[in-house]
Amino acid sequence: MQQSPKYELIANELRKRITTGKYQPNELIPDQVALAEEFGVSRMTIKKAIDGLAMEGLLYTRRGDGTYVMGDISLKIEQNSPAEEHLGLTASFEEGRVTSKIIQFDIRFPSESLQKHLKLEKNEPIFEILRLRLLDGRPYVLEHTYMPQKLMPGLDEAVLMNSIYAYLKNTVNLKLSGAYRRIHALFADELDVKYLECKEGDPVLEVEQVSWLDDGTPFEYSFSRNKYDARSYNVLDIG
Amino acid sequence: MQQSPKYELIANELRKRITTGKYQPNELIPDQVALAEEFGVSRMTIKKAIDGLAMEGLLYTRRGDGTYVMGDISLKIEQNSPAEEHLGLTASFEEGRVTSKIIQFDIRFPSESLQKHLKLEKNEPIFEILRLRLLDGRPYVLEHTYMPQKLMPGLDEAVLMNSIYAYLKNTVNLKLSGAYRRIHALFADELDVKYLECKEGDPVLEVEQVSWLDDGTPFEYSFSRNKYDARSYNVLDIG
DNA sequence: GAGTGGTCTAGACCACAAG
DNA sequence: TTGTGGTCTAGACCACTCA
Repeated sequence: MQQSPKYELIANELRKRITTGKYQPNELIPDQVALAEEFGVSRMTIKKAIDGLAMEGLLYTRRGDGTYVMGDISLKIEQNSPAEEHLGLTASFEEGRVTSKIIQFDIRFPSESLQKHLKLEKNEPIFEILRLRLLDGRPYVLEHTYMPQKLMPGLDEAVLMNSIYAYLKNTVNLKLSGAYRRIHALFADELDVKYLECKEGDPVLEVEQVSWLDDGTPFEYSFSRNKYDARSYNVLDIG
Repeated sequence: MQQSPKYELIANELRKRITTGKYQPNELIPDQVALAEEFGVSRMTIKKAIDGLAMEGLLYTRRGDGTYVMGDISLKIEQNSPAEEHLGLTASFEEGRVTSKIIQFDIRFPSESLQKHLKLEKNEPIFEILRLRLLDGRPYVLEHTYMPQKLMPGLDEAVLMNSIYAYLKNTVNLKLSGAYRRIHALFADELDVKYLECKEGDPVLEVEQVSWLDDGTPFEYSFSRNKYDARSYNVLDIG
């Protein structure tokens, strides 16, 4: 294969046609046979491209009828704040908008709870990191992060100033594959008051997360806490 | 086709083998060629079944290596409260555990905001519903729901006592296809205090949602509010 | 009935992991 | 080098929508 599979290249082209308005919302796009002919591929390859775009919420298909461009979803348009990704904050905003202040950076042995979350023995050290992420210089989210040292022995403060995810991908060459999240509302604690410009008793949105690699190894357990009016967590649920 | 496609039947069988422990966590399952032979189907059909299970987080594949059963994810096991679904509460719990108290059931013209969310003209009436859902008799979630009358002219209080989703599916024969959600933390309001056993100033977890049918028509705009310690919202994010 | 998307096949070649 | 999963094909049949 060239680099990306055909179905992905085709999906990119179709996505462009949708976003540029060549294919209009709630209108039919050409049928799969026609597209297969246009792109010079088999119909199954077109189907796979369309399936991907349907998963993204850009298209929907009706058996016996055709494939339509999804009409705009009001909530999605209103505030397109990105929170689906497990790619970290840095990837969600333009270069330079997100900065980090390291409040704590320690290495220690894991508690029982962390041993369970990260599948570690009690003698395998973890990094404990507390970072305040700032958006355009204003406090945005307070991140408590725990990661096994053995997976990333070279982690240091220079890395923490930027994106941990970029470091994992580019330097350590770890492939991350998934995350499980639990979202709560709770009271601000002392740290939130200190760093997030919260008042005592303010609600806080907390995203608790376990992330793992493509072989199923957990590599991160974290809490991200936001002031109640600073951010929402958005989910698109198809099918 | 019989009823379900082959890949779905095969996925069900594989799921059973995983949950019963016949396939053990972090272990290889038979390769696709072997499975294709066992089930008497082509390899692509096996692949499709495996892809589905990978999306569910039960399997993961490594090119050049094999297909493994996903190891347990700590957060997922700890509290398996169901919140991914847009199928409503009734489907998430056993028969009889969830009951409803109708606090308000009106029909009126939509506000500008609702016109936008539900893609309605100002002269197209909506149902406005306020329901308290109880779990085992205890207040659980307060649901503010807005739905276009034209899509479900026969909606009445008897339906609201049970599941709106079951009514849409079985009686009106509408197929729901997706939802977009925004999750916030905020202060309890007067209604929360009155119905959810909240104190004033307590944090509340709110799920704001727009749902639509398979033709892209929005059919529901809702807020669901939970007391901060009553529930979390869980998300599995693969790939 | 005509035309659409959904499924499925039998085979092929490629990319990749591991010995 | 061997064996795995990922992609892709050319064609077939089916289920469904709509006129």
